[in-house]
Amino acid sequence: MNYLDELNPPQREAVLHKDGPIMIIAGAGSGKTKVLTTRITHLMAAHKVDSFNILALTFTNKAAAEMKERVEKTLGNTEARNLYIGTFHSVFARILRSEAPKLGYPSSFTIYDTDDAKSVVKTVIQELNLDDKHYKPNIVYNRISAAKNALVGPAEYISDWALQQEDTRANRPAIGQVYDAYAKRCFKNGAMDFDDLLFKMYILLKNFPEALSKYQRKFKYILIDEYQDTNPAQYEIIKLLGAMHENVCVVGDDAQSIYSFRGATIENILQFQKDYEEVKLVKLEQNYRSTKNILHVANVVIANNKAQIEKRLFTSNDEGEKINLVRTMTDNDEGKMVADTIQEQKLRNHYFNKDFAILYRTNAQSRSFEEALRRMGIAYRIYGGMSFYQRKEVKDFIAYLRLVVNPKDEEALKRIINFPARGIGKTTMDKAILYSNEHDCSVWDIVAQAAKYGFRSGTLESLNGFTTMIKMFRSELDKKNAYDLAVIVGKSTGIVKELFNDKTTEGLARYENLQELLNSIKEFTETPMNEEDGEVGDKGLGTYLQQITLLTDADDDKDQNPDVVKLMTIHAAKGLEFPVVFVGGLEETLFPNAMSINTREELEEERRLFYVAITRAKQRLFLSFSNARYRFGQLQQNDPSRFLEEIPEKYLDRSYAGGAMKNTGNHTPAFERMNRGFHNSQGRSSAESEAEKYYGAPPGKTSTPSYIISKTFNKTVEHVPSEGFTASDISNLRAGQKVEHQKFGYGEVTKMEGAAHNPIATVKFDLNGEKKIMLNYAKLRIIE
DNA sequence: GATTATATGGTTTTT
DNA sequence: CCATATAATC
Repeated sequence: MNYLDELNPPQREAVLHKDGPIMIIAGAGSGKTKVLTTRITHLMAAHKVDSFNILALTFTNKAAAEMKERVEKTLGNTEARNLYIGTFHSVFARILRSEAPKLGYPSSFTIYDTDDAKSVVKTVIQELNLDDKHYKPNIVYNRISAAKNALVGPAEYISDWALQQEDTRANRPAIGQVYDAYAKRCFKNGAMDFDDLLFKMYILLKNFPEALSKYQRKFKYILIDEYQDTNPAQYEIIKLLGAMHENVCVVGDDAQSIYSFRGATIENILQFQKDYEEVKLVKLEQNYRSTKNILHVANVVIANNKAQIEKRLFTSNDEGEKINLVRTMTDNDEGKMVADTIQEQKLRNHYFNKDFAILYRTNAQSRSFEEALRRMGIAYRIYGGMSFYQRKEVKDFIAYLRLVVNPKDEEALKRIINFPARGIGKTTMDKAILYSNEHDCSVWDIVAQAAKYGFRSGTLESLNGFTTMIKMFRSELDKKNAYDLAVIVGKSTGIVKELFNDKTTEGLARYENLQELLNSIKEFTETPMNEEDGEVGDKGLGTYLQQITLLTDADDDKDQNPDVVKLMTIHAAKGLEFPVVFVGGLEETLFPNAMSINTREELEEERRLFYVAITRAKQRLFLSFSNARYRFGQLQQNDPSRFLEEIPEKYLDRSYAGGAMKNTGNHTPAFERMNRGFHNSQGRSSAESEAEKYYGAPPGKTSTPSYIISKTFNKTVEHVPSEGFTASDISNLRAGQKVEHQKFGYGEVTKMEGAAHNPIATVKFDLNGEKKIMLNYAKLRIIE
């Protein structure tokens, strides 16, 4: 049992506690994954607990796979494959699949992702004749989602006075009705959305005592990771499942609770202690991940939150470097600074690409980083954003597969009934949907018997052609594995061929995406699975579809180049660690986000998010913010994030000038001057930008480089700098001289103005008109 | 019914 | 800026 030797005292205490509820408060980087895996190992090795009787719920499927692997390695056998381990959603989906008939669902039920669900909400709103100005699918869907996560069903929602009041005040009194219609529609479609996987699981356990007792007996030991991010639905399910043995082990960190928008509540941590008689409490406070500097900063920042469980994180790691704080002029400069710094750090400190992560608050921020990295030829991978499975061509193809598995899936049917074009348009579909509502049957039932419902001539022929094809696929469903069937679908529908014939660049990319999809299906078909999976349609399409819908961003980095810089939101970075971390966009309205500064609770969650970002770093941390950035296609000025002010100056290094940027030009590099601090000096001060928000920039005063402004008002004619372009010494520049600008091309100086320390030249460019150029920032080459 | 032009409006964060 | 929704036109 030498695996116990690697643990510190509290960790060992958590592992050795066998029966009864236990809560582990685990600070960032305190080895909670290690504790969880060792605990599972110990239960199996020392206490002879059968692997079939252990349920472990993690935040990503990847984390689940890693845990499985580690247990397997320590035990030296393959017992670990019998563990029930995965995300809440995927584990429950698997259970619901075998229990679906109890709830009136087909075992082949479809899982709707957010897009599908919103689309259903939208149809329902339209069918109820509600004004979509007030009933925005997004808002309504979120409301329904929140209800489900709180275990509030449609009937209860409608009869709840407080909810009614709230909706009425928001001018949306009929949300309850929409919820009801939406739930019925999903049921009719044989589909569950993400929240249903929890909600229906709860219903199953609550309403079917034999099912409850079956799973209570099965799961003698339950372990839950990232407990701070569980919602009430998850809480109640665990309470039910664990009620028989009460061997529930939860691990969490209240300081890292960042999913309240998904219904998660720290209350669950407090409630846990109330719900069980005697809860063993263990705190893991030694951090093994970060340098002292990084950890101190994290501690200082999080101390500004009022609501927290007391703990003090410490580390015996080295002091480490100070935290670099970098200011840039634009989001593009920020991207460039980060890319340059990565290049520099690789050379100077012998890092690999894979040692770097760039974290940000919103997915939209990835663009500037991506462009800069690509320009520098640095390999990278973006997690999240528009994922592979959300691309149109992929979704279309998958819609076929979904329809084959579950013909009642109206969303899938609507998506592909006329793709590729076969002359079945909107009017026909509207009619079919109308009939389906009248006859209370699925849309598929209508189109499959088109003649009976009065469709004629061309339309009838098209419909029959379509349904015959789908029926043919269905007849193969039980005979062929997922891949073989997918190939047939690709061929018979003509989708693959159509994309193959499209020789445009995008067409080619789409074709490749389809090939990649087919490859992934093939891989799925060829990978052996858990022994227990035999019970649910093994290698069929159904299992495949379930799996991909529940894939997390973190999950699918198969066969990719492993040495890449990773870009992701802070949310997606939870649970991960990197030697060097960049956190970008530390600006007011972005981080903390403007949507989340209205209550103390929201602001504290933003701060926890910042805390999570900081604590991802092992050795080096770079924080950056930008004076201005593009948002909605418009340049927006922002003040530095209030969180930056919470970091004591002694931990900060503001002198960092941004990698190779230091050596461009022969005047003081722009970055250096920008980084002298945001309270004074040449950079835009807080007060200055504050004033400009209200009054606008004074005429003649351009405190941002002119090229930013030009982008806002008119498109720049791109100029490729002449060979060997080097910025000239511009201290003696005067009107009449001919110059070359890196971006605007050739032009003539018409006027000089501005103070000595901040000279501004007006240049009339041949192709881009007259611009005011701040010489401190712009690079000009004097021609004559 | 399909293809193309124009308008609109949307950005937190995710299973 | 970008993606999707609606209108206009064939």
